[in-house]
Amino acid sequence: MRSVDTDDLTTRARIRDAAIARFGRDGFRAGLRAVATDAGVSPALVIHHFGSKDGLRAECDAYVLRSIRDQKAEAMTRWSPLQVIGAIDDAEQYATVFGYVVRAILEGGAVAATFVEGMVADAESYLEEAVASGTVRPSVDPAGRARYLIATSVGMLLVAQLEAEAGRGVSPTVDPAGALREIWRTVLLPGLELMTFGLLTSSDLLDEYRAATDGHATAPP
Amino acid sequence: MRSVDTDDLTTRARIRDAAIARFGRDGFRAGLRAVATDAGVSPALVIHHFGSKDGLRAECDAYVLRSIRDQKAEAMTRWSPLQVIGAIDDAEQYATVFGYVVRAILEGGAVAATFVEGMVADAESYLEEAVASGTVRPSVDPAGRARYLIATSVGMLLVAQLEAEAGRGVSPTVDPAGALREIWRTVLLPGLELMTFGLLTSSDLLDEYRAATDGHATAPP
DNA sequence: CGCGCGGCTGAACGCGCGTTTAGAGTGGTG
DNA sequence: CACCACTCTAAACGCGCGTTCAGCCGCGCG
Repeated sequence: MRSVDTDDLTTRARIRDAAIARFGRDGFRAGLRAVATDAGVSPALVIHHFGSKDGLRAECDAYVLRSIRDQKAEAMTRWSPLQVIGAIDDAEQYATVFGYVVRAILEGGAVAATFVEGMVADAESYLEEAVASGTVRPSVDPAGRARYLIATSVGMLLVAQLEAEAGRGVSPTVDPAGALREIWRTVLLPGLELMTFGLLTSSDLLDEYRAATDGHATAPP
Repeated sequence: MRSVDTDDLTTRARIRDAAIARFGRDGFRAGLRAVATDAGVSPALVIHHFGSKDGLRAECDAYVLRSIRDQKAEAMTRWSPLQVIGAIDDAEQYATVFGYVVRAILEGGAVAATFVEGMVADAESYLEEAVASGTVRPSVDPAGRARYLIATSVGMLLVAQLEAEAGRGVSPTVDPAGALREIWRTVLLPGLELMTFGLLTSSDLLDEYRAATDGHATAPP
């Protein structure tokens, strides 16, 4: 995770880091020559080490996923909910990896699916704990709820990134961590409010829907 | 909105429709030659009519935005909330335009921002009405809540599209309406549940957060 | 020492892109 | 008829991409 100042690293690793940064910033449409220049090497050397551009991307994917896995393991054991809320301030630390993930999700691919699925699974187990401990309401469809929460959260992230890009020119060069913190700031309060009180004043809509789909009654809150 | 079977249309319009369909399916990386072939004309003619690929895209953007505006005006006056919930079944009808919008949001650009801002504005006024009529809880930050709801909804859509693509090969060719209906089906119940009851059992988190940011007290539900 | 081998480069190749150019076909107008 | 405006095409151009190729350096080993 430490994206050291390049000098003591293998050339291979330097190229990989440069690629992660460049791909995260400009997307995978970024040229091999740009990556090579960033890393201070010739385009041919990139191919020499990784076989092809796809090979390079695969290595970036793997590295990023590994970084995330390590980071997540630590976070899951160390943090409280409120710490998580505040943790976004540390986002700069993970800015390049974070940017890469956002881009990977935006442009589709292996990391995207793996990442999202991992998040869903984590959310599910975490919610289960929270329900058991009484801080979170039970659900008729815990798995669906976990997926819903993750899909909306990740999606909100994408929208934030896209709006930040739309504000600038055609070529993005948007700081992902900054965009994240920005959206977080504008959205945290409404989000918390919604999570606390819900949106609707009655369960009529829910009842109607459930009546229309099957015969169950709404569990009381 | 009627994407008629191509024959009685101006060649210009035929190219435009082909471009909307092709861009919606494959993204804007799709080649001019592909669009030309779809429309049954030569690549040069596309340039002749629209000046450049960007010109073509601009025309597509404008046309799609106009379609949406018309469609939305009608929907806003005609539909009830429950009808809106069920309206997704009609999605196939607007499949090409819908696909184009999803792609436009995914790849960033003018339509994306306009579309999302329009949705936010609509949501805000709609929520205001609903609050007045007592079906929706008031919020300390109505504008923020509207933005939150739209960002999460749109974002969920993007995630759905991306996951659908990840399931297929590299070249997507995913039916956007189908992907939408799929995600809708798996997500509607958890969503409604969340909107009705909220997620948390107490307002502690919200209180803590608000205490940490300013001095206001939490409004009782 | 000599020799090979891996890291590394500059130059080139082929390809597909958006775009340009020159001109053919066609229909309306003096 | 001659002329023109307009739609439309085939062919080519230039560019940037990913990739290949032939060869240069420097270090460790027999």
